[in-house]
Amino acid sequence: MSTDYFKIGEVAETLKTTVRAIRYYEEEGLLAPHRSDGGTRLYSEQHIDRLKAILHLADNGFSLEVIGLIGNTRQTCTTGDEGSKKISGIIDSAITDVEEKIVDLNALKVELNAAKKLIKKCNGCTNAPSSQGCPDCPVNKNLKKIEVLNLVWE
Amino acid sequence: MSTDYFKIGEVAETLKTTVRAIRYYEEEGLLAPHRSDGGTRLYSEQHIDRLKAILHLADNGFSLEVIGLIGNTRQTCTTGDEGSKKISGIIDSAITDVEEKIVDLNALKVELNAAKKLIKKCNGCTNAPSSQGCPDCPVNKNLKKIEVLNLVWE
DNA sequence: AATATATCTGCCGTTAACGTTAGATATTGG
DNA sequence: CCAATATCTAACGTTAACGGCAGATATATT
Repeated sequence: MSTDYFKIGEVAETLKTTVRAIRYYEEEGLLAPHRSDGGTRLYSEQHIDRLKAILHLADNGFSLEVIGLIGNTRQTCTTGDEGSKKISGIIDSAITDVEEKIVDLNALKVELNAAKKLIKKCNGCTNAPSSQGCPDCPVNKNLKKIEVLNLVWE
Repeated sequence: MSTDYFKIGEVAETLKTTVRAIRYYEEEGLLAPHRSDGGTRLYSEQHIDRLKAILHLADNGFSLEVIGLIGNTRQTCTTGDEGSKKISGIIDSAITDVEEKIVDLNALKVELNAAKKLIKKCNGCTNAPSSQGCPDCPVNKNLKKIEVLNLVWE
């Protein structure tokens, strides 16, 4: 149990974020470091772990508002029982959220790979890039099947 | 092959987006519908399919700038060959991007589920929600193991 | 033809998540 | 103790992705 504290600059560097971002999370009530007598922010290991979790969630598309909900609900409750029930609900919806994103991204991945394969077949084709320039183009034949082709192609 | 056209209001409704958003995508060069003599935007099935793809990507965290790259690179090329090579690279990086997101989200899901299980054990606990209020708390014992607990807990 | 809707083009407003700058204080190395 | 950095607060600036409104047309309905 070290009583070592870190200043905001070090923290930002090791977590690959910026000083401003960390201060902003504090402004938004997500993080409350200690302060030196002079007012300099001092972060313990636990603060840093909390910040890691914040960054992890933010990187995955969670808004700071939702992260605040996840992070601050328990403190606002009186008993552990009440707190754990509320927080369970919030975590459940976060899990649902993540699962939906995963499903969607997997579908997208499949699509992109399919698009890639088809486009590969066009390497060597010297026709102009237009539906009419290449009537037998394998891409053109799959526009209805692979949604993203409608974007990639014309 | 229907020559049916749809107006922006219908399109917005069926694709569950807004008129303003669709117009914005056009402003950004992602979509170019036909126009009536009076200037009203007219969308074919193909336009709608393209818009679907745009929305799908945007929903999954792609910026309109990147979507524009994916959607407009091929047109700027002279031969199909050149175009397909360029677009292949762009799609590859999109796939990489998606895969990274999936990995990260899966890790997050595992974490959230672990957190959920531990917190469940606290149902029935009547201690105040603090590390010191419940020294034998299973959550407190796993703070180092499950990152997100540092956020959820205090 | 008259009316009711829908769409059009600007153009300014908004929100989240910071970036940037300024001027004042704190902390640190010599 | 003094100079060089780092941090502080406060405030305004920025970017993406639209929202909203006004005043003018277009389209659809009766």
